Amino acid sequence: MSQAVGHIFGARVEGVITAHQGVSDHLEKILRLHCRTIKPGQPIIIEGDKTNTVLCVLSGWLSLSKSLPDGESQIVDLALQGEIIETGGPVSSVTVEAVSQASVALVPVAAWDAIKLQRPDLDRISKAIRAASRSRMAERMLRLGRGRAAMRMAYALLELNVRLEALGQAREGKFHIPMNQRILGDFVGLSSVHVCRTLGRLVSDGIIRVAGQMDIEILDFDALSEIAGIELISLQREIILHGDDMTPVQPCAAFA
Amino acid sequence: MSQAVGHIFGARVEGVITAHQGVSDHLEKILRLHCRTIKPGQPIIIEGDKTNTVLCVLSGWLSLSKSLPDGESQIVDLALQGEIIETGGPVSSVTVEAVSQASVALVPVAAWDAIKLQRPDLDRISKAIRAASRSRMAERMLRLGRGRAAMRMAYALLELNVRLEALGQAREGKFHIPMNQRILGDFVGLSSVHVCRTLGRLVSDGIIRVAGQMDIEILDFDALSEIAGIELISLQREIILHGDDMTPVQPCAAFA
DNA sequence: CGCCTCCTTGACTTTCATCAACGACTGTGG
DNA sequence: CCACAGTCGTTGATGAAAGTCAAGGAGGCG
Repeated sequence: MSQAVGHIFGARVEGVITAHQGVSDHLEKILRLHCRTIKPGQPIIIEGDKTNTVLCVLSGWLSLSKSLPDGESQIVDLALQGEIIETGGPVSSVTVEAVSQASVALVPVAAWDAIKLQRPDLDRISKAIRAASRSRMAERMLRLGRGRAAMRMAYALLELNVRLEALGQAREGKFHIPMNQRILGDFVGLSSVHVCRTLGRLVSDGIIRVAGQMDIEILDFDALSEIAGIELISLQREIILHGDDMTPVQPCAAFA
Repeated sequence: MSQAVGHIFGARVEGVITAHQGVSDHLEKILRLHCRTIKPGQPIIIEGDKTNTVLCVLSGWLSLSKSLPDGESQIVDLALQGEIIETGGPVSSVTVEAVSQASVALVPVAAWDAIKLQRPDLDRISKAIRAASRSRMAERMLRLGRGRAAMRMAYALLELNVRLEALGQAREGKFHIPMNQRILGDFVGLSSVHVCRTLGRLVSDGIIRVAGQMDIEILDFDALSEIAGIELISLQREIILHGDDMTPVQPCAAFA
């Protein structure tokens, strides 16, 4: 965290609002102040914890997950760079943990509210982030309830590609997933063995390419979209930040 | 809709805030003005529609669902009496339709914003409603991804019981579900045939009783909670309205 | 070198969807 | 009043999809 955090948070925040220099510095200062580096697999908030902090993901991936008594767990959403996690109530309903190496600002709600007074825009932004998250969750729920393994996997890959592209972390269908197959299974609702087979089939069908752990390349977007049961364009509209109250979306679109 | 709507909306809204008489009347007036009666199965918003209205459920059940190209659909959440549905962006990511006979206020966002100026409490309330909805979705996602049919069903029944109890529409584990088994299947992510079998097993194990279409009675809460993989108490805390910003929760608890 | 984690593959089992047939119930129109 | 169609729940038979178990191999690291 030696570099400025403003631009990291930027793709979301700076792009959307016209930042007053002084105010921006204040946000920057707060984020820096509460910034922590988290190692892969390290939990930040455990399901059921009392929480009074707001999380801002400055870099890396966080997972929001829930577990059953028998230990099986399901990732409910992934929070990428620039996202804000506000646990809705006094008690968190999910476990938040780092999927990759991540730097996260853990801002006490009091401080967060203070910033919001200076930048009412933050409210609109975090509202848009929540709406996008909700859309993604709905999309994934649909496929958990009604889709087969290939559909879940195809959707997950497309979702990640779209989101990472918006952050400049994917290009021409190539991106990196900092998860092993077991964790990816927790995301798509499959056993690690079946993740392996499902990916294998997509590879041997020439739809994607996979290297190491895990560099993905989408070779055939049309085929993958078809399997996922979604149109790429509508996915972008739905999953990337939007909101009726976020009129100047252009700066965001610049990343698409 | 001949009776006052204030008390209908009340379990949520009135209970939490101390209503100024005049202001309350204004909310009442707006809700009344935009109120519509919806027949079971009738859609209100279709996935992909442009929307600029806020929905307030005055009575009945609404479903928020999504569909795959092949026509299979999944109910992502149910909105009961007193809930507020704000589609996050300019385009709705879900289809909203009536599950039972329902009366719904379709309030244009402009009017809604106007009310909020008079009652800033509404923001906190709708925030709490969204948080509860998100918790429920996470809980259901976990079971869609990782649970077997019995677990999904058991959870659904417990969730509905808890929510309806808070509205005074369930008592001693007895409540009514205004859905047939196909629609219930869309909710829990099972085929209608398997809904039938799963319910049948719960009945023959003496855990629940089912009459007609569909009156439920939960006979053995412990067994059902065990199957659902959840503790009843934590479910109540999680699913019913809460929020750090909703300090005076007592009036809500009065319904529990 | 040896341990550890993770991917891969095969064999087997479980769960659930699907297909199909039947019966109960409801409402309709003759 | 009765035939009729339509919807819905129920049940059995069958098959496909995915989980589980197990073993082997590749790579990374102390």
